[in-house]
Amino acid sequence: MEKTCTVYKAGQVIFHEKTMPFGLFCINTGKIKLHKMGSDGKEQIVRMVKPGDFIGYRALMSNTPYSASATALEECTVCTIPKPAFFNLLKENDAISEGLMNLLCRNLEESEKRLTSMAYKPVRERLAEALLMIKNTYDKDEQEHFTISMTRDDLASLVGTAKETVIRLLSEMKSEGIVATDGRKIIIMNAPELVRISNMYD
Amino acid sequence: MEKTCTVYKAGQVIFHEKTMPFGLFCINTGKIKLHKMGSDGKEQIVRMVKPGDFIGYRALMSNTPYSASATALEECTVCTIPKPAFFNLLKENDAISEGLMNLLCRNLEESEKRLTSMAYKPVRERLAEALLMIKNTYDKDEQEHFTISMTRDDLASLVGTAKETVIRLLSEMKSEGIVATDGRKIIIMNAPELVRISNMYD
DNA sequence: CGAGCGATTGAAAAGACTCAACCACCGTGG
DNA sequence: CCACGGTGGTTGAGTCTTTTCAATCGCTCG
Repeated sequence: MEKTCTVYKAGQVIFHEKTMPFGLFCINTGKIKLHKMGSDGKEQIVRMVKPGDFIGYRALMSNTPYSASATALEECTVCTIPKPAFFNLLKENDAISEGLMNLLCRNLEESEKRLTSMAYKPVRERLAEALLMIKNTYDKDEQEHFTISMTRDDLASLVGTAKETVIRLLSEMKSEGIVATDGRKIIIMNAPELVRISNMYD
Repeated sequence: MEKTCTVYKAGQVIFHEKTMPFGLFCINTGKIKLHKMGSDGKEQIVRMVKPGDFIGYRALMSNTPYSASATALEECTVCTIPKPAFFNLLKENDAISEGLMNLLCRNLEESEKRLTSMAYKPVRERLAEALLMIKNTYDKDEQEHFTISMTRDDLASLVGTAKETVIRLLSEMKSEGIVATDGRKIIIMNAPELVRISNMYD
């Protein structure tokens, strides 16, 4: 099967919103953000991508331009499967097409869930949610000891708020012992409390 | 092919959030809202459904509980395809599974688009967007002359705001000649202006 | 006619945003 | 080796949008 592996450095763009797709990407290592540009120039992170995830399949399957850009948050190795190879795979392998269908379903569910969070939850709850979401981009065995090192700006555009608000709420949470910070790094000290704040059990 | 048609009256529930799916629904006539309950008791309309649309397929395919409820906004006739029949169809008919895949893709794209609107657009723009979204649930030939007759509450939970805010913004738009109202009914007088306000061209 | 529901309006309060200044860190080039 | 510029983080103050609460109105239905 033809495929190529590429290394992207932090900040590099894997694909651009509104361009036509030419292949499917599978993340081997590193984390990536999928983000859209709002009309007012503000960026919104639509989804976080972790090793093992596929990206670019939606545009590919519906043969429409990418609806979001993908940018590496850290050094990433990414596998590219060219469009024709992807469609062959899809045609010949029922398991794969079923898997993709499931992936789509999960993404849709996740997206609709976030939609309701965005609509009604105050920023503090959404921030808690976002921190947990980031936690989930780490492997099970890493999840106890890891530090988040996104910029405050990225965090803000994941939460859907202003950078300053993120900073204020983070320092509030710091004083409550829920998180700790060290420069840009954020360490989650009390995940259960975050769950409680985020009201995720609803 | 086994299928049954049911008539639902306005306000009747077709399926409930968090219950397991037992079939696929296809809307023949009438409009339906897909909505989720937030933890604070506020409702969020996730998607508007019009004749010709399918609903319930996501839960069915991923074999998970419905992530939203479906409620008739007016009298509706809905076709039900039982789960086994649906899977047979899926297995035997590639066109159908491809069609569903496309549907999923469109829904996902739409949902992510709304996510960014929700995150950054002020209420007025989102209201304009919502009115246009509702307009699109009408047939082409109806779109010139139609009236929206959702409750203000429903409209608010589509926009993701409080009922009072919707009312205030509507009367603002009324004074600008963009919409007209007659009791609960809303008539769009100047769709292009709504497009402009909603910044949809971004 | 009274109850109840939805629409409307007003006023006060709260949450978040913007703007602006300032700090801390880091790499570069003189 | 150090001053300089840039990037990203932090803090404060003022403002504005939006929410919330409360009261009123109009209509329909039993």
